Amino acid sequence: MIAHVLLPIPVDHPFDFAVGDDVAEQISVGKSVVVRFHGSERAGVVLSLTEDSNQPGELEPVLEVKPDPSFTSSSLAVCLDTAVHYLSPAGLFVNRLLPSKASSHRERYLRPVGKLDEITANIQTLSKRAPRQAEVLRALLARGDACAEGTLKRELKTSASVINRLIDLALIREVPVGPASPSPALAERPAVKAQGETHRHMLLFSRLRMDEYVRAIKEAHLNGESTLILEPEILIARAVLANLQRLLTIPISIYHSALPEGERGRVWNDVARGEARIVVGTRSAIFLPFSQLGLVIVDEEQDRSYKQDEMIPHYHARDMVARKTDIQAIFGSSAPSIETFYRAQQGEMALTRVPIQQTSTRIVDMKQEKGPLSEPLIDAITETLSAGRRILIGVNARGYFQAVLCKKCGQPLRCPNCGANLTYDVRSAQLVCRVCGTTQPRMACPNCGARSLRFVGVGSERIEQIMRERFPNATIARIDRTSLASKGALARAEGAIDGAAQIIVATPLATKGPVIPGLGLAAATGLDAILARPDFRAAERTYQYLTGLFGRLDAGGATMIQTSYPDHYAIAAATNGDYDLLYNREIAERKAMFYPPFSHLARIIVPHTRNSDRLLNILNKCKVQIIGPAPHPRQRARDVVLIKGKDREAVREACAQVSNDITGAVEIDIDPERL
DNA sequence: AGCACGCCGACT
DNA sequence: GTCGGCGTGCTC
Repeated sequence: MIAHVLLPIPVDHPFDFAVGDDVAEQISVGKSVVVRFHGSERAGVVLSLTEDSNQPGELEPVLEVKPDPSFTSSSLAVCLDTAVHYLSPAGLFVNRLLPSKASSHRERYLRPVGKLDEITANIQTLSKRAPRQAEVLRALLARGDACAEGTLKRELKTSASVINRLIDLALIREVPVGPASPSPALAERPAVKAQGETHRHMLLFSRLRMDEYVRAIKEAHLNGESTLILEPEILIARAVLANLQRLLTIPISIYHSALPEGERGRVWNDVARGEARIVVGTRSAIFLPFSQLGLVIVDEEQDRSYKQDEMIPHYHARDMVARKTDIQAIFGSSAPSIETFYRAQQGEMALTRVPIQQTSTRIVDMKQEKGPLSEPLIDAITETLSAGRRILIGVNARGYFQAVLCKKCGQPLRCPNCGANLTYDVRSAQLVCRVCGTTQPRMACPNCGARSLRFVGVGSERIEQIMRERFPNATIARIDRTSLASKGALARAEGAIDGAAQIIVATPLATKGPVIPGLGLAAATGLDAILARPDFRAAERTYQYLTGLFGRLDAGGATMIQTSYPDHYAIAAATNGDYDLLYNREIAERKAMFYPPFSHLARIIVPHTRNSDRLLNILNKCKVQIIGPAPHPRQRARDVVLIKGKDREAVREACAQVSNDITGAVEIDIDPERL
């Protein structure tokens, strides 16, 4: 027998290996295997098994079939289809998605021991000498069902030692949670809305969506089907998990790329075995090997985090769900993407729309102000603090200063290594390149030789510093990408959102998500950078940014915007909750300019101008419109070409031609979310 | 992705 | 004369 194995290299085709009698028992399609390749041992995924090989000569043997996690043949097929569409090499696509190992440690589910009166008596006894234990017991009793250890720890902010002590005392015990399958009678019941239902997909255009999600999850669960809930960010996924655990008594798992490898593998296996039936996750959870998936919820469907474009494999999780027309899907948003709303308008999916009430917004014209924080904003913060409420300040980027200009000639200082514009880090007093990561001391302007610099564009760290100076007695927290880097940082960020901070300075990562308790002021400070972005979606992004930021307000909060474009229609639309104003302008422009939803796009980046000619020769033979080539905005010696086609196949075909005919580092981003 | 092979510039 | 740069090509 021959195994055709996809190896973790940027190659589309599989490599053949001989299956010996020692491994023939365990091997099957989708399994992870170890082979000798290029002199060293590598893990790969079995694509197919055949009797013979076209490969001449002796084949290397399959050395080992790894224990699970593995792909099911259908989840492998999904990967391969997606790899083809986004032109990502199949080898990298499958190998980077499959967790390499699974830890055996499983979440324990706990329940109190004994009858109701015994438990209440136990709580009484414990409450004096061991209040933490009593608290855990009370929480378990209140749930009336088995509860995950992790959930208990998170909600009560308690440690394993308290729980272990209760187990030792035999006051609580671990209970097995098998497949949470409903009774066979229910499982065989025909789908509730199978008849007369014209749309399996729906856009839920509403600010409060959780009730509808819970209703749909319960319904799928009663039908014996699993649910996947996608969220754009890890922080939001974790918050939504906690909300769902309060509202449902069914075990829920979480899956995202920041989980430890072994834990990701464990959840993968639980899903494959049908034991994990409700999963909250970020985009990569779309590849989990569900067997009875009945419902997918794509929350905050407009969020561009659903597109993975910085790393291979490239894919767009929301679009993948949109193409799965055989299962029920809910796309939820309080500011839908123009593309999705258009599809709903065209009748391609159902639309449920709940009008969004907007509180009145103070707009500060920054042309009249000096410094990154206006006086009206400072006043509003002072007022909110004295009212005992909390403040969320949205900034558009992390770091200190986003650009460094020469004071004399005005030229931005560029990285000598890659040509990107440099940023300035105050703490190390160094110039930092965000593109290639190099740092260097302050330097003279290479253009005119002047030594004095002007710092422009304000990042989250600079805003945080100004806040500390202006409000020395307030507790202030900053949340940006670095907040996800470690468990400690994540816990601090969540603590800040939950109430530990009076002022939260946040990059777009944390300006969206569920309501923040006690939030009395939400202010946008870095809006101009979003509004002025050279992207046809700039106005849409502005609207979505503001709607997300304002959506975090607790009841009766105030909103504020600092901008140099106070009359922009995207701001007017967002502050009035007038989505139609935005939509009508955008859709007219996109029709006129042949942008999505009227066309499909791809963005191609080639190194050197000499390649651009060849690129244009190839593209000119294809049925696509070409924009560019233009120099790459951040990377030196690179050209960017945008292509537009009337259907996705035409665009994919053109891109496939390019990747076949041009050697060297060509980057192709199909359905780009950033330009 | 790695690693080898191969053809042109500055050095013990 | 070599050492070594990284451009193309292959790996079952």
